[in-house]
Amino acid sequence: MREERVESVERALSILEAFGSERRAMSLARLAEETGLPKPTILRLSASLIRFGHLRRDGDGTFRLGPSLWRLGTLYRRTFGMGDAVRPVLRALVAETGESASYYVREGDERICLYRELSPRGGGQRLDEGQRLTLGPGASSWVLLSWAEPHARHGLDRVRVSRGERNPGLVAVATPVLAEDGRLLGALTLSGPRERMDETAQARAAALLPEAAARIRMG
Amino acid sequence: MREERVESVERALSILEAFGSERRAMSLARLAEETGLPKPTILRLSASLIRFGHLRRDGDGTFRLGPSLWRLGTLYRRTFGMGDAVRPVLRALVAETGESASYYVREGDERICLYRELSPRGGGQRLDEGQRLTLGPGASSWVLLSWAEPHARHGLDRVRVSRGERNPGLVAVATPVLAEDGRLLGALTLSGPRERMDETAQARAAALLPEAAARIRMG
DNA sequence: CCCTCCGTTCCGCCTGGCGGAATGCCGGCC
DNA sequence: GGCCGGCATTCCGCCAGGCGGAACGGAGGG
Repeated sequence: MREERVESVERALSILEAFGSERRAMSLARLAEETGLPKPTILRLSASLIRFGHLRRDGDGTFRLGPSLWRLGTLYRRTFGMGDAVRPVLRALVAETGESASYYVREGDERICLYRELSPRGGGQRLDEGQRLTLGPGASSWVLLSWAEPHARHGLDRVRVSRGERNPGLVAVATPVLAEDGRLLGALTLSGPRERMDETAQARAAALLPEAAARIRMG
Repeated sequence: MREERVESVERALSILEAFGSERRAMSLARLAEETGLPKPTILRLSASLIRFGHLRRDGDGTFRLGPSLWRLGTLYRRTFGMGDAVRPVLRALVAETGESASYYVREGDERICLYRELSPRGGGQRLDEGQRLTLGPGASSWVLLSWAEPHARHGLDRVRVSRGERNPGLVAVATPVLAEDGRLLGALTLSGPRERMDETAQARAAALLPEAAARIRMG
């Protein structure tokens, strides 16, 4: 059984992968450099990506990611079925604690930030919606790993605190968001700088998060 | 000069296009039906899409859109360089008027909602971030069309009101968001049901929007 | 127990996709 | 003003990548 894949498709997708926060627009030559693909190949592949809106090309030849990615990306987020439930809850958490609030889901061995509301005070982690992080150290990683199995939760704390586990200057507090049937939907997290997230603030967050998670819950 | 494209890539992208609000998960047979592609072809193409995270496949064989779309989609949104400027302004508008606030950008002959904050009162248009709409009737379409050219703005009203132009039951009020150099960045919009958006509410929105747009403005 | 539909694999076929070379253009430098 | 370097684009011969019909096995429903 040979491994089925389509090389041309993967080449096209590798063009999209070349873009990043520091590489939002690229020339043909730059793309060739980043992907290792010959320019004629990039021109052909990108013509199809452009036609489907996954890339755009400016008048001067510069390539950028296209609007179909945003449309499909938000459609992906909607597959989680959270509707409009999450953002108001995140906002209320920010209002009550003054720290940033996020909602993460697990994807394989990563976690993805689907929603984030920033603290007006700043000073938090430079993280935005769309970013993916490893399931390594951190409160929300712990939640997404530990609460994954409905039948293996005996004795688990409902709230997890991490003090500089992943990012030395930050404290994060997280709790699971569960469906009516007990399935884990995601992790609700509050985070802020250590100086602000003292033990009192941590206790406050730990008190607020479970009921906030319950407000997000849906069948 | 024959038109350069890569058919395999377009076939793969047509698989992604098959998904929609009403089609968030599909079986192989269903995908074959939707795309017209033979199942062996879909299996090969989807193997590559899955490998790059654009699709996922559940244990029971069901296909869903994958996390790379969310990551690339939010990266696309970040290419507009709005940073964290928009959402707090939308939220303040919602708080002050009780109606939903949105930020649109233009893409070719469409407009795209990049940010949206919903009114807690509900009753507005069923529209979410990610949705694209034609540049047809409507206040924000008018703004995105009329304010496009920096050198053709003499005498333009800074605020546009549309009463049921696009959606009979809704009123929308929009204003342009301009960069320091006068380039049009997007359209800032408030909208709500006609019953709530009477002339007083419209005048209130018309007063608030330009200064809100100025707060979003960046160099 | 049988039938239908689904998912998967196989394999011969052929054209889709490739990339090096050539060309034209543009901007920068002398 | 001319030259040079680098970029983008086009061409075209080559070949292997991609295709899809057929067959098979499994599962679920009647």
